Amino acid sequence: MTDRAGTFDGVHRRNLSKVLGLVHLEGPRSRARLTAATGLNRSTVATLVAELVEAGLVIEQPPDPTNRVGRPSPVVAADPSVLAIAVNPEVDAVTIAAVGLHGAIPVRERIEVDVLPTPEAIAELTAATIDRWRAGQLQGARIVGVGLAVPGLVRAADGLVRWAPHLEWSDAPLRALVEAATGLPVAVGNDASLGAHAEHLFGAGRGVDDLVYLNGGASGIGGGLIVHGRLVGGTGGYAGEFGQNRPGFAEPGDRRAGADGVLEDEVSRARLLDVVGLTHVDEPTLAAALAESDDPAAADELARQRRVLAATLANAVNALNPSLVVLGGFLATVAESDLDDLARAVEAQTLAAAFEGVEIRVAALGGDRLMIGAAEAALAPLLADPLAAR
Amino acid sequence: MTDRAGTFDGVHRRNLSKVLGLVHLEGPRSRARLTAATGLNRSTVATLVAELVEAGLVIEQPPDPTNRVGRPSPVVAADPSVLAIAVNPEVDAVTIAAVGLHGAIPVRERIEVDVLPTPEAIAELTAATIDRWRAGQLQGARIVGVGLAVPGLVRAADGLVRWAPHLEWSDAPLRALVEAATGLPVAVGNDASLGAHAEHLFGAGRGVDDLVYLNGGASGIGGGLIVHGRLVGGTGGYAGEFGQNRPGFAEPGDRRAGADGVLEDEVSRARLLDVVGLTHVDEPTLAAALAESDDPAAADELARQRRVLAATLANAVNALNPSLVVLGGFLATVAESDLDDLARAVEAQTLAAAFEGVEIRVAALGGDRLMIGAAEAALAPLLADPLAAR
DNA sequence: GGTATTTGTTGCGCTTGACCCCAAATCTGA
DNA sequence: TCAGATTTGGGGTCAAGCGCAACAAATACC
Repeated sequence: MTDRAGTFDGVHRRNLSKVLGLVHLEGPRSRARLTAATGLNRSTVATLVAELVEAGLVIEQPPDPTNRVGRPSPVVAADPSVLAIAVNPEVDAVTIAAVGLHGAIPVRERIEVDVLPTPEAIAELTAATIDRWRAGQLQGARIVGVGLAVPGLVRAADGLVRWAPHLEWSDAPLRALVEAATGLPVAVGNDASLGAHAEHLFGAGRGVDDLVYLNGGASGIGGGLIVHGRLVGGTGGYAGEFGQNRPGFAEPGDRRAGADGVLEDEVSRARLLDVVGLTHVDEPTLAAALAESDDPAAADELARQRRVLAATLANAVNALNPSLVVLGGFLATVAESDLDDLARAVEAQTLAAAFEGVEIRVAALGGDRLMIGAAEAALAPLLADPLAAR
Repeated sequence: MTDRAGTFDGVHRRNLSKVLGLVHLEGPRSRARLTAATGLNRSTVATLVAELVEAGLVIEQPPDPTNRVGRPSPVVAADPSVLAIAVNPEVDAVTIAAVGLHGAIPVRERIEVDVLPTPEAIAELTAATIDRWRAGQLQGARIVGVGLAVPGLVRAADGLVRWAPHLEWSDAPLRALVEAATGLPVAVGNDASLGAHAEHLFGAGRGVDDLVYLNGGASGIGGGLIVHGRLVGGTGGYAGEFGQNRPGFAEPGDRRAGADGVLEDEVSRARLLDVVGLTHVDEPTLAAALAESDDPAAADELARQRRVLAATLANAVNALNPSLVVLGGFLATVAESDLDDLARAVEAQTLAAAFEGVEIRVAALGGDRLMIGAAEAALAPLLADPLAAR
């Protein structure tokens, strides 16, 4: 057990991690503000920042012209050349992006594919794209790792994709493949879990320590939990599969559409598309079509899905007493069709006290969510121990 | 912000806490084993232990006669005179016990009451009992705090009992009342949550970092979650109220008994008592009566409750991917009526991967569970910072 | 009874963050 | 325009805590 936690070295590392984490999460900050935020001594922060500059992880900029008394404090920012590569393989396309330690996304490509991508193809595509970028847009960049957001079950221990039904992968050793192809450290995670992480750090769940995130995709419903400010993985890393839950129905009006009763069969994008007679449209188009539709069946189906969603959320709220529920993907459309109604339905099925502090919001990060989440997973080792991963 | 986390003092405190926590949780241990467990240096552990001895929290005993080569190492044990008081108010009785830092329960009393106890009565009863014990059995003891396990919703921030339906309390400032009456630091928690904590630390969930605990009481079903090795409180501290969840029914055979569909209406001790025609018996008697009954209605009701319980557990397993599910109270009776059937029913309603590592067990601590959980809550500040709370 | 092994003990040195004092940079007000 | 106030960085010093190494003690094995 090389758990150097209780030692001096451990303190130093944790402090480095804390400072780097602050500039990463909160953006550029003056040294004075870092001192205040960390509770450390000025001189300590000075040496920590110097060390991070030395390691090429942060840069110090001339002080901002702040209209305040006193000596201006230099601004510490994440070094823009430090990048992680984020990859999101989907059925019809693979999205690859470079995400900076400072949060920006300098390059992003969506590569359409004709056939279902294999894990091997993803590894090769990722490696080729990185090589191309390194020769072009990302010259001089320092790529610290690759993060992949996969629509399927990912074993946390070794980045094995146990089952990705839509990609038709099973037991694919994705992490090993991409590591071999790129020579970089690789993190693999479930897309919805990484989305939850991203919303927690930079989106609608910013600063919230206990939240439930549910995302509605074309294929089904996934989710993620933040408890005590940390993403919940569970034993194998499969936590968050709310789509497979069976919500209970409180009132006769809460009716089933199908036979099975699993959430993602009841609350589904396909049913919404059906009811307005569309196929293959993006989310805003679907939302607009639903909003403009005069067909009572459309409003009815939205209401039905809201109530089933509410039952699931109520179960989660009773069990976890979060302070926030975040809904992404088409669940945002369902929720926004009548946010008050959804909240009331959840409230009706929860203990009063448990619902008290709960807010229901839609996700904030949009299309960058998975890129940010995947990059965050790739950056995690660096942030946890800035000097070890140099 | 007096967050001394990144400082030397913080390291020292954390190390003290780690050592004290080890002898508390794992029992008496040689200094050699403590050094191995903490990863610290021999000399460091020596000074830490000396400091804890000085503070009167641990004692050093002559080495155990171990048949191994080398110099024998003195055994470090929790000081038996350090105690916490645990209190569990119920409808018909109040249980009070003194629980040692070393885990033993030197005194325990169950005080029957004729009328529903009020919060004020609990405070006075607790203070009077402590005084009596201090003059008698607990002479020379050092009582570091009081922990109360309450069958109701407890606001974590201030120990306010928001709602305890069976005691008919609402918004009772229990922590303040007991603190005023005893002059001791007081912790208040939900009984089921504290039970989950106890099972996690000393019972069926020992060493398991992710578990779901459900307890069936006379009045309803409560629960608690351990995630990342920590008890989940949620924002307000109300997490774990699985009894109010509405499980979904997967098959036509999974049928409702009542109208509402809340778990604790469907899966209830009263229904089990009904079916064997008993009232007011203890758990072993009920379990025996159910096992011996020839009435097919009894087996049927047990099977029905198992399936509803399975649906709830399946939802929890999908969402949290725990490695263990612990069932206490009459839920243990329901589960043990056919543990395999329960496990199969859960498996049928979960994702294969999420269920993979899941084990279902019954609780292990029996009647001491709530006393241990409440005492643990009272001891928490001492364990977290051994020298601050002297 | 000698040797190997394990562990407590002691003293030293290194690392690290706190503290102090001074210098620098800016605002304020006369 | 200039002095005072205010805030912050920088360098030196200090103290605290842990690791390390050498030595001593206690046990088992041969």
